[in-house]
Amino acid sequence: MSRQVSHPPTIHKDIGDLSIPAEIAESLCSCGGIEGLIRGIPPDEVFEEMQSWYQACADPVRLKILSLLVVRPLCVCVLKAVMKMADSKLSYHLNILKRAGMIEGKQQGQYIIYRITPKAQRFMEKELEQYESEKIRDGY
Amino acid sequence: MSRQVSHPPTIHKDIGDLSIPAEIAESLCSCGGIEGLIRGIPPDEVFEEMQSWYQACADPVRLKILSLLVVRPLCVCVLKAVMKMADSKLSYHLNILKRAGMIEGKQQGQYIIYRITPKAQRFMEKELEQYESEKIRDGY
DNA sequence: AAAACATTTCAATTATAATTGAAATATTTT
DNA sequence: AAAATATTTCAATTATAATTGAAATGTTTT
Repeated sequence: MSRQVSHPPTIHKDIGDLSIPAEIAESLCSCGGIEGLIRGIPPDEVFEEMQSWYQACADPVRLKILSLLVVRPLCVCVLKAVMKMADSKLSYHLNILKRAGMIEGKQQGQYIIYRITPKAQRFMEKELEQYESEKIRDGY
Repeated sequence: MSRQVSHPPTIHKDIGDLSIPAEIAESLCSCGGIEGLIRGIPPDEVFEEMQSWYQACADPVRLKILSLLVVRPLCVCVLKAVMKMADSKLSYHLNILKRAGMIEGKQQGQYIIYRITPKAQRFMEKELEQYESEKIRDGY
């Protein structure tokens, strides 16, 4: 598409059987090479655990439910009235939040009242706050 | 399964055409009913925006990449060596992080060096810190 | 105990995301 | 300019998640 501009050749180093740009080589050596990088990050289980949390957050319906429950516990019937969706759909999303440890439901007579867990409460407050501050910064 | 225990009947109130438990009715009235709840939460676009961020985080491969880039920029070839996966797979995940605004790549000669964006940096530091503190609390 | 209500579960479908290997692009080296 | 290297793109497949409507469950009211 655009005219080709030839870059100055990148100086690179060989570490083991790996050739890398000099810029990276420096910081890589100072941390123990590839092995050092691997040692420096959490074990895979941590990422698995994190992903299941974010997975649960990765849906606008569920985020909306959480933001409602941040303020006060609510029964399914009220959530349904706010969310305007089929029972089974709502129930599906509630179940995902529950399995992720973000909400808990307790039966109260014929109703079930859901409340957000302390961990999810902390998380949502932090996150919503950030989105609020972005809103202000961007002038909405 | 377990023996049925009959609950005391739940006192409930009718608000509009909605019947809800007394416990909820109180807090619901004080905030302006269903309409008040709806008014109290951010507009849908906020949840859409949040979901795309968490969606990008909702994968262990991508979280691992981010946690590597939190410490220092890296070229694809080093990431490949650490992640031990096919080029095309790695590239796919890098692209998702890029589209979500979590990383940026700049070509440096024949290499491409990826760095985490300031917003993602802040996010990951906060999140990893929390997982660290959980690790300590749980005694691992 | 039958009817009504709140909620969940299930099975079928539809939609979205991830993986794979091959081909394409860009850059550098020879 | 041909060969080599780094990385991306593409098309096909596979896997996972979301939606839907009907049926089931548990609770309360009549």
